[in-house]
Amino acid sequence: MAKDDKKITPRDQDYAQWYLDVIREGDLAEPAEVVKGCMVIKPHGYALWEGMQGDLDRRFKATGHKNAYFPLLIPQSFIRKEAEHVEGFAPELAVVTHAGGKELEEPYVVRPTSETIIGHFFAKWISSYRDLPLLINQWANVMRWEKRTRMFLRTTEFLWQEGHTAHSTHEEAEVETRRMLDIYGDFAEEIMAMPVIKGEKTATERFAGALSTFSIEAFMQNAWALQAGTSHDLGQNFGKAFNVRFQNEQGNLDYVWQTSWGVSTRLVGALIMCHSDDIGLVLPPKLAPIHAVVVPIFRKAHERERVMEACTKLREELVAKGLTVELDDREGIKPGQKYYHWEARGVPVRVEIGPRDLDKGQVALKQRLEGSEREFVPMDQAVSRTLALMDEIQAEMFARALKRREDATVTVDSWDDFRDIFPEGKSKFVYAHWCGDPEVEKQIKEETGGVTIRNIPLDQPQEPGECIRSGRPSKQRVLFSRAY
RNA sequence: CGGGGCGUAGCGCAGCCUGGUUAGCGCGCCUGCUUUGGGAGCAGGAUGCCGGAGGUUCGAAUCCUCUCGCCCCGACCA
Repeated sequence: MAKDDKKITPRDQDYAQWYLDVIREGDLAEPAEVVKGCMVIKPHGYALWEGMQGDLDRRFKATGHKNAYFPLLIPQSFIRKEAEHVEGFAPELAVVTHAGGKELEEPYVVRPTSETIIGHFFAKWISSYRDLPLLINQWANVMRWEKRTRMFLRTTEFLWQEGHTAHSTHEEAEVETRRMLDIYGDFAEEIMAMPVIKGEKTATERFAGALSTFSIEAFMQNAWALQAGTSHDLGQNFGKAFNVRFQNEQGNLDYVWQTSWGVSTRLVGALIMCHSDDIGLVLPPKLAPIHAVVVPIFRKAHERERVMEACTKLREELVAKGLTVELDDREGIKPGQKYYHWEARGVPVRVEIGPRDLDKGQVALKQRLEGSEREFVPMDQAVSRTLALMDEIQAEMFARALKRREDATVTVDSWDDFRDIFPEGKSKFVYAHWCGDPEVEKQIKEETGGVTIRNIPLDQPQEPGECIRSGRPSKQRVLFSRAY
């Protein structure tokens, strides 16, 4: 195939098309075609989600949470019990009105999130302060009839986990809200190699029915932000709506303080847009379903024999060390094509073994990272070097992602400068002062064609200043960006 | 939901305006031989309810109506 026949549109040419190309060539997913706004997650893509699930699940359990499962269908009346919650979700509900050949007396909604039905059961399960805290997590699918969908980032049906906890004091619920935010932040940075900014959402962007909402915001390569995880302090709103009461140590009845928190298959989209390049997917070793691929190279039959023997042996040694390794022994395909095949799928390390290498007692190792060169290592160090590369690549991916973000992060103090950063579709991470008025926030969004406050970063110094738009006093800078 | 674009082979597309034999091209796929250190070559071959349903017509991928879905830009959101 000619060079100009590239299957992946370069990022700087058309970022949205690049994203779709990477998903297709990476064999991650495809549109469901026959079901609006839904997608089929293919094995390679689903493996990424499984990797995320596995690590997060361990972290949840290590902090005392237990998994449970609640029904997919929720009585419509439940959604209505919490005023803001209805208002927030009503437009995007899918409703089941018929079942068993009859019209239902009360329709069910397909869960958009489970606060309400879990609230109902919490009310049954909780009666004493001794029942608290109650720390529940659910791995599930949910459905939100969004106006516009994008693969992984916003599909009608998506997979997620939703944590739901009940506490006897607000303080304890606040600690829980922040603890889970930290877990999300650690996971994103340690496992996904994706730096994030933790902060509190403004009232405008708050979860429907929450007292406060926190998020981790990730930087995508087009300098847009992506909300990658949220944690909500629900106060007593759902406790009151579902009458979840407990008797405290003094014998008085009180409503529980609840939290909820979640991440979704959107993280797969985040992973793609954070790291991948014009060749295709780039995966951090800690999530890569395949850590290394061994590509044999030979011409003659006798070469084939000794090359395959060496490849098989190395593969076995790597597998014994806990890596998942593919040996690409497909016949009739040239090595170059195999390289592209595995690069598009994001395999972190490629091992090449040919007759010349065997003669020299070496193997060739190639990292998936952009700009990396082949390195030749002695055969007896192939395993240790490959293992070491896993850690090196993981760290390098984080470092590069962080650098990309920092290179696109600015502090701005004048409205003119601010506007200049955001011409049509352009973006950066901008730290600027904001007076706290939702009207001003809305005004900024309208005047810039979509720039929003991503969050109020937690680790920002309290530094007084003047609002970028209104000029009124501000306590600290907030993070502005275009966002998915 | 508003604006724009698009559904033709597994993928990417041409053909449609101006209706007319058997619907094409590239890649991929199958067979054989030659190949294999960055997307191999030659020869043969398979694959299409032209997104779906109506209509106009002697005749529809092509014209008309409706519908389903996808993509992009907005408003809504994980």
